[in-house]
Amino acid sequence: MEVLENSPKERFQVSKQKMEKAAYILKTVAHPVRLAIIDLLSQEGQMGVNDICKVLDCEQSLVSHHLINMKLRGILKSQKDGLNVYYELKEKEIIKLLACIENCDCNM
Amino acid sequence: MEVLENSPKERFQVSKQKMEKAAYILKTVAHPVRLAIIDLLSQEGQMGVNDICKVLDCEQSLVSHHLINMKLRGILKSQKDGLNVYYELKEKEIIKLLACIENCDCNM
DNA sequence: GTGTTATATGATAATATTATCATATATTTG
DNA sequence: CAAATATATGATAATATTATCATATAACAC
Repeated sequence: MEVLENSPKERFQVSKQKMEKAAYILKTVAHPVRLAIIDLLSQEGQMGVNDICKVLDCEQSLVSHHLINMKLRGILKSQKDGLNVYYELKEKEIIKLLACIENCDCNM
Repeated sequence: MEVLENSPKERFQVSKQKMEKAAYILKTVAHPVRLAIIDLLSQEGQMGVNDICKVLDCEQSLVSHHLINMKLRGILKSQKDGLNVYYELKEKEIIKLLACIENCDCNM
């Protein structure tokens, strides 16, 4: 009972799911602090939470929430070393978004 | 009184502004219906509101809100012809986001 | 004009995201 | 063990986004 070609409805569902996944990823990163974190990690490779806080001039707790959420959603990964937790990009593709958006010329 | 090199603080501000702009654009499109609209328009070029509603199986009013918002934020443009309003991508770069995200392999 | 269709608008409700704060946990140092 | 440091957690408040509904507007057909 193999289906070789999808019906319009099936195709629609596939596309719908694809859009939901894409939106999910985009929502995860669509925040200035999160983008700054991504940008930072793409340059530095790995950073401890406190260093990120200092560079971004942003509260520890808030940064931690952002980091954990992005990790949960598969954008970051982390590694513990003593007192410190080092975060880095898990999904390196994501930095292309930033490059991609630089070329956009929307109203703000 | 020209400043040839920016101070760290200035650079920080510049990057902050850049991240805010990028987040603004990403937020504008980070929604399954909006992505579907963008995807559709990238294929069809131009479409009337009702046709978009039908294809996406989505309420007229909701679609209209999304379209107007995306237009306001510089992603779409529109053109009126009689009763119909045809929308199309203003910012074609934006479709690269979708391609970019297809390669990401995050948890969902 | 009346009726019909396409789109927009605006209020409100429902929901999700983000920030803040106080505190918990875990690790290291002495 | 007590103190200090780094990070996480969880509750809550503040804010933003999204959906829904009822209705307005505008253009066309008759």
